Amino acid sequence: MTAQTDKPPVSPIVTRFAPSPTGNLHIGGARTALFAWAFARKHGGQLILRIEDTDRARSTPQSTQGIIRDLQWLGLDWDQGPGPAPGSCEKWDPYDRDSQLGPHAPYFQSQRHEAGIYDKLIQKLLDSGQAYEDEDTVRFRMDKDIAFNDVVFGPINIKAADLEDFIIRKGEKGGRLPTFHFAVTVDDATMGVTHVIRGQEHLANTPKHAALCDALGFDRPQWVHLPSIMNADGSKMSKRDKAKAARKAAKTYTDEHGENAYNEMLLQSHPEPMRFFDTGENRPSTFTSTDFLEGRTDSAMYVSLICNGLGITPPEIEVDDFNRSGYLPHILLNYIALLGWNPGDDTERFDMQFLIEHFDLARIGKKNSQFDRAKLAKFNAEALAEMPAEDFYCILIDHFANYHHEYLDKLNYAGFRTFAAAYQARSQTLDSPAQLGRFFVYGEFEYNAKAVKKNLTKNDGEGLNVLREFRDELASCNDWTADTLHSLIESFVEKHQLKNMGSVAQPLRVALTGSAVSPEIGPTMALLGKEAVLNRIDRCIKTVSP
RNA sequence: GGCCCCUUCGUCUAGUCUGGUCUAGGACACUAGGUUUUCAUCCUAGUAACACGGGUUCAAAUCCCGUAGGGGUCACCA
Repeated sequence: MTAQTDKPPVSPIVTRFAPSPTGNLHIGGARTALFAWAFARKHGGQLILRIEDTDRARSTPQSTQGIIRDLQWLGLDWDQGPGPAPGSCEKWDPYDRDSQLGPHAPYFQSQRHEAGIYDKLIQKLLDSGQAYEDEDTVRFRMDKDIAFNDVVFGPINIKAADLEDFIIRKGEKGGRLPTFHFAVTVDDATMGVTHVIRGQEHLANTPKHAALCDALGFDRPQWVHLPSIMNADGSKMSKRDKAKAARKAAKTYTDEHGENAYNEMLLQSHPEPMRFFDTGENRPSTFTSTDFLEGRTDSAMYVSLICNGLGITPPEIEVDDFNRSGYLPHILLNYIALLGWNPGDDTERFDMQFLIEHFDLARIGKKNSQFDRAKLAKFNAEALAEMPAEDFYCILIDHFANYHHEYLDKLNYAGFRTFAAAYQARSQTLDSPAQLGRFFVYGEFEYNAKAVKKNLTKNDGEGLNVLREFRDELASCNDWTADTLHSLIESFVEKHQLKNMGSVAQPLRVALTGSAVSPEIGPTMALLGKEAVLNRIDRCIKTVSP
């Protein structure tokens, strides 16, 4: 083989992720970032993070911070751009030029505009007659047919008749900033981006970008448009889904308890963490709770207050929602990588190293995909169950410190270890134990009628009798550990010739938890403690006895 | 509505470019059975798809045309 027959040297791959900071990082954005990241990493290229804040009214610094935080949580790193944020980012300012890394800084379009990057090129277009002034804006002439190739969707041809001149520089009310179309084209070209990987909503804009590239004398990049991620009902996943869910719950609550109770509930609700509603809304809200109820606003603040006050979880839409719900970042990534891409064999569970090795743009599909929470949950549950117990304990305690502090307060540290062990195999998310194990922390539960009937009152109170007798055994137990308690039940079963462990365990469960479901009965009693167990049995017998 | 794009089990998908190996494979969900003190886990089995209609061909999930359905876009938002 001679040097001539070798492939010509390919220029290094440069991809970019270019969010506009108008809210938290959306799950679709996360997949776009993941694919851009994986492609760059696979080819030893560069990933640029560029912030497209040409919309002065909607862009917020909090959103930029939130997006960076979410990317970091996911473990996606970039080679050029703002940040990454240091461990404690309270005083860190991503807009600070010194904190931006890379040869093409700044990476904020607002700052690039201030540097005159866009105006210079707009003037060029004006001078050559390819653009013209229209009122106080500048428009680009679209008078040619455009053909381009999309890596995913293939060749696309658009006739000049279907294209219109479009604004490349906004007027006074837009601060005379470049529009997205102009800024994105200029930046991708000047930053040396070889592959523009983005959502398919941009496919229809691409003729504009191609024409602009041609007019400015830039090489056109490879365009890679990704199909959309939809809800289970086929609608597009959006932030509004959270507001919808909250509104539905709030309406039900108001119908049952009245509007005063609704407002009272909001007053009592303390959203946690604060960042839940801290992003994307930099204007003080003038909307009332009634406005939210009646659909005049989708304010994230009300979503947060309602969900917290009513104890419901809105559907996870943004990356931070998945974090909050207790999904593992690499599992989320694994799952969304499968939406529109696959390695070509039956492998579904993989780590990021595998993704990097196998990622291939040619294997990206064209079809929109529906987000299947059940499958994600299964992936997550499996990953949680497979973790070493100590690791699970550590991340669980971390999660609970953030979101369910009361569990740490009521269970002591040793107790929390037992708690974690009891729920490791039963948890779909890190939040699951908080729902499943509420009874450990809150004793004033109601008894499930079906469970009571089946396990206590049936057959003339057979279960209740067992409970009464076994209470005495427990009262005289001096070694209150899971193992001892387990043996105690075993010998009790044998002594009284009962059918099986369940004859004792089930009545106990109902007395201790109000339901027929709990972790193993030994650890459950051990964690509850002798006093609470005896008290709960007494309360149960008193409440349930005919 | 114009333009562009898409269409395999309920869902994510393999297979389509290079027609035969596809009586269409896997995963999640679902159903049944087993294990278990409950739940969960785990094990075993099962149900289930080429949108429709025409072509081309010895042969079509795979190629062509049409129809239907879905998505995107038509902003001084990105």
